[in-house]
Amino acid sequence: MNAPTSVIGTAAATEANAFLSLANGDRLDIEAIRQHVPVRRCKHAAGQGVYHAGQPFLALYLVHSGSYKTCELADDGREQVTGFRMRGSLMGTESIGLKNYSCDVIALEDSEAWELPYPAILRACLHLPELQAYITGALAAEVRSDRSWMLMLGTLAAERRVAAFLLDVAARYAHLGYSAKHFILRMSRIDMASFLALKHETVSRALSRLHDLHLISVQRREVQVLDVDGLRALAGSGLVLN
Amino acid sequence: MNAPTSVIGTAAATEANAFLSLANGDRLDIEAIRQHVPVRRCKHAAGQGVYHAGQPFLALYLVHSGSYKTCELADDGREQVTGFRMRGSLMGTESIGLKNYSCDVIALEDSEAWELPYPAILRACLHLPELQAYITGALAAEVRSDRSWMLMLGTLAAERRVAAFLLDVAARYAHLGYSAKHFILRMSRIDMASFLALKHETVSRALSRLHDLHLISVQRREVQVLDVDGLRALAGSGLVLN
DNA sequence: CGACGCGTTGAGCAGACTCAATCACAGTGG
DNA sequence: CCACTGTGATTGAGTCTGCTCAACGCGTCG
Repeated sequence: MNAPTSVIGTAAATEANAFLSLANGDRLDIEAIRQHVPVRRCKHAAGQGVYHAGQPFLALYLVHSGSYKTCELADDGREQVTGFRMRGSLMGTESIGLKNYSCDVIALEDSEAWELPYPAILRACLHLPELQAYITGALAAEVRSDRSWMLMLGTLAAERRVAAFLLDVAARYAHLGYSAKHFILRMSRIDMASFLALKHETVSRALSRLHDLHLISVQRREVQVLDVDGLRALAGSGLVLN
Repeated sequence: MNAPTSVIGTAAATEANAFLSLANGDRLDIEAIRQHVPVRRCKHAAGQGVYHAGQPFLALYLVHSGSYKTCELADDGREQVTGFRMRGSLMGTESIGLKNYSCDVIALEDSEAWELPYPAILRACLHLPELQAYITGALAAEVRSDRSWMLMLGTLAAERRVAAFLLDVAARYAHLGYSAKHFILRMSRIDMASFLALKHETVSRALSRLHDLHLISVQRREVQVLDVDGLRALAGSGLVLN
């Protein structure tokens, strides 16, 4: 009924069922879970928070459409974007075992996430052993992904970091069935810079440089990948997906 | 019979039972697990590997004594220390859901880890629901810890990173019952530098600087914390423990 | 004892940051 | 409809932190 499929990575198979996508490519259909867990669909406007650090931990959230960022923040006001989430990603798992959420999640655009109350999930795990395995696996994959970004941040110069980031975004779009060669970045330069541990001016310059090298074409948030191999050579290939 | 308790943080309550220490301070006694899981005690010489990326994922390892580092490595040879493990830490969880381990674990000194075969753990989870919860909680805590280091790496200058690192080490020693004011760093400057995304010369200079500021006293690997509050002020306080 | 690994320190350099100006675009209101 | 405004992105100039290269000291182990 809505969203005529636009050229480049917009709203996503909007009315298809959501799924839980695992690192190894497995997808756990949410319908099985829905039998045990009451799901509430939550819409978020761009900039709106899903949950904030300190709020009581009550539910996990499955991204259905749009995109989100997760932010870590320190007492003294320092702030860091630690990840970007797209359709199929389960948010809130990092707070399992705590009374309160440990980080912030904010919508980058108008988005929708499905709220899965945690107590109900725990009960459902008793009936659905694969759900328990799924959550454990998702957490492990998150650790691996974070560590592979730590490797990237610790070993690559600014320009290479940006290249690696673009390849990651491209791979994620491809995984969702969108073009890996032509897409719109959903986050601001500031968010990108924070995630990459750089300043936004540096990210901007790096993108311009990659453009000048004919590896990509970039205009504001629209990116076209012109030379994947060139990008890979810069980024040092390997990167674990979410 | 062995290890006369030395001045500063050596071998640890060597013959006491191991335990699984959780983020919230909970400790799960390993005796309960031992009834279901065959435990093999593995000694590792300094520099020896526990497991390597690519090897089949067969077991988790619980640090009993000594210390280990976890290393992420890229195809092109880039390498990054992603964490240091001490008594009570469960290693290998990041590889859950994979056929092969995703990273390397290497002993920093002569150490011992207890091998817990993963299939047996999975079976034990059916009898011990708190074990399942424990593993999930440990994974979530790992994610939070990694993210809090990402925050640190993304927002603090070299000297502040080193201060934050020392405070973390101190807190971990304190948590194990050792002195938080006087301890021996078990890792080389190179490993510290890799973890902190710096060069070893920079770490060395930072330590010397903290020494000159009378915040610490340092001679090679021996560290005394002289001014905790001063260090905290530099590091910006907050840091999530493992 | 000599060799090697590890740690410290110095000098010079460069990549990323800071500060600042300009441009592009979306949204608002006259 | 278009001027006005605010946010986000780009680009430039100059600075500084952390890196590179190199020398040297200390301690350990063969």
